Amino acid sequence: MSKRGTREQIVEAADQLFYTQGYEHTSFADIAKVVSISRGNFYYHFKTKDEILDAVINLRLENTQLMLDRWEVDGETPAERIRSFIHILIANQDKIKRFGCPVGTLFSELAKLDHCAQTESRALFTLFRTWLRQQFTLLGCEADADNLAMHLLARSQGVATLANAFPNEEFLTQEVNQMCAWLDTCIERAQKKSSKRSAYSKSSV
Amino acid sequence: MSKRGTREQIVEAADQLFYTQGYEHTSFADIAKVVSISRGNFYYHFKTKDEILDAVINLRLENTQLMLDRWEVDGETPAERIRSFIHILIANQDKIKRFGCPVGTLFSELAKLDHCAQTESRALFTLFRTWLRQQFTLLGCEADADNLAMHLLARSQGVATLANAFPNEEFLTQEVNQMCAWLDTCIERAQKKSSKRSAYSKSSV
DNA sequence: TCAAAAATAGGACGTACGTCCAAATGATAT
DNA sequence: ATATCATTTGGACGTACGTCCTATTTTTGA
Repeated sequence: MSKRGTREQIVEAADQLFYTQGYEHTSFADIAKVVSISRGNFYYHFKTKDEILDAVINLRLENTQLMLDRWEVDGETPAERIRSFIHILIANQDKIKRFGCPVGTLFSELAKLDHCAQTESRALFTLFRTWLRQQFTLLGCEADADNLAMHLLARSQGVATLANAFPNEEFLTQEVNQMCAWLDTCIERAQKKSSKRSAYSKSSV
Repeated sequence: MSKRGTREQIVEAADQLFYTQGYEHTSFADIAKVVSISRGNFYYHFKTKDEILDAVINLRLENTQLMLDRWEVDGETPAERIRSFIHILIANQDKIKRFGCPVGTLFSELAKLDHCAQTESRALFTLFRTWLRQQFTLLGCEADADNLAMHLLARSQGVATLANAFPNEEFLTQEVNQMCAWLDTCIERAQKKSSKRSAYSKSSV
């Protein structure tokens, strides 16, 4: 192992390049240049380009899971955790305005290439979806937790796409605020429902 | 001119292939095969691949404008016209589930390629945006017509992206219904405001 | 210290692509 | 009928890419 592992460096460089340039448009030479290794060395670590893509997707899955776990620890309430999700748009807005959402744009590209890694790429969406669904369930929206999760995912995707198309506007911030406001209405609805339920069983706190 | 013009056939074939396979992943040979012409003939009509992309974007701009004009004629109220926009998601759902939104995915790809035609590709978004803004203005939402237009555009984009990722679900239909419901609240708000205004000036009808 | 294994370098090979061209064919007008 | 122009053909050219191989260097372990 050299400095931090050549393989890791390759995957991380590929991760960035796939995001900023697209999968197909990124060549072995591009990645090799970033990592400062020969093109041949590449073949020692990865037999095909598809293998790199697999590794990149797995890296993203791991990192995403870590991020979700962190939110789980840091956020005291499910609402706060969902807000963490919404605020990635703010935190990553510079990159999003330049390259869109890494999850959505990768999936779109693979869908057009009819690439076999589509399934794994979709898993990135599913990771967020499942996590959000759980948060909405904890919030008291069991009934349509999955719908709410998909709705929020879709909103984020749309905002990322349009922020990419119109980067020089305050659109992104406005939409984030609207999503937070929407979340608040979800919370209210859930609280009403739960207080109604508890009125039938026990007295509320 | 042969049957319907070779040039037109090329542009239409390229239009479809750019949508279903992506711009970069579509080769001259792919297009030539569809139109049944030699690869050389290509060069007679278009010097470079970029020229074809330009022609394709212009074709899409024309067709989009035609569609908007048709909605303008067919829809009696601005609300009805905006609903026409929302319902493209239903009308084109098969293709959207397989290839995403043609506007959004093309722009995403060109953004990653850092392609000079980004600007023209963005014009497709702008066409919808301006038209929607006008409809919201007619609806009585002058103040934030542009924000509402962008919001609806973003929602559509997000729905298209997620419908592409999860095609085997009734998600798309549900979201379309929600968008229509959201539109209804916009209408209500506009009517309240206008009735309040008319109370100050004249008696209402 | 030295043999075995891991890692790296650099280049070869075939293919596909965008580009370009010269020749052939088809259409048009006098 | 023939000269002129538009259209089409098939292939050449250079480049870039993914893939693959062998030789060399570096690391490892007994």
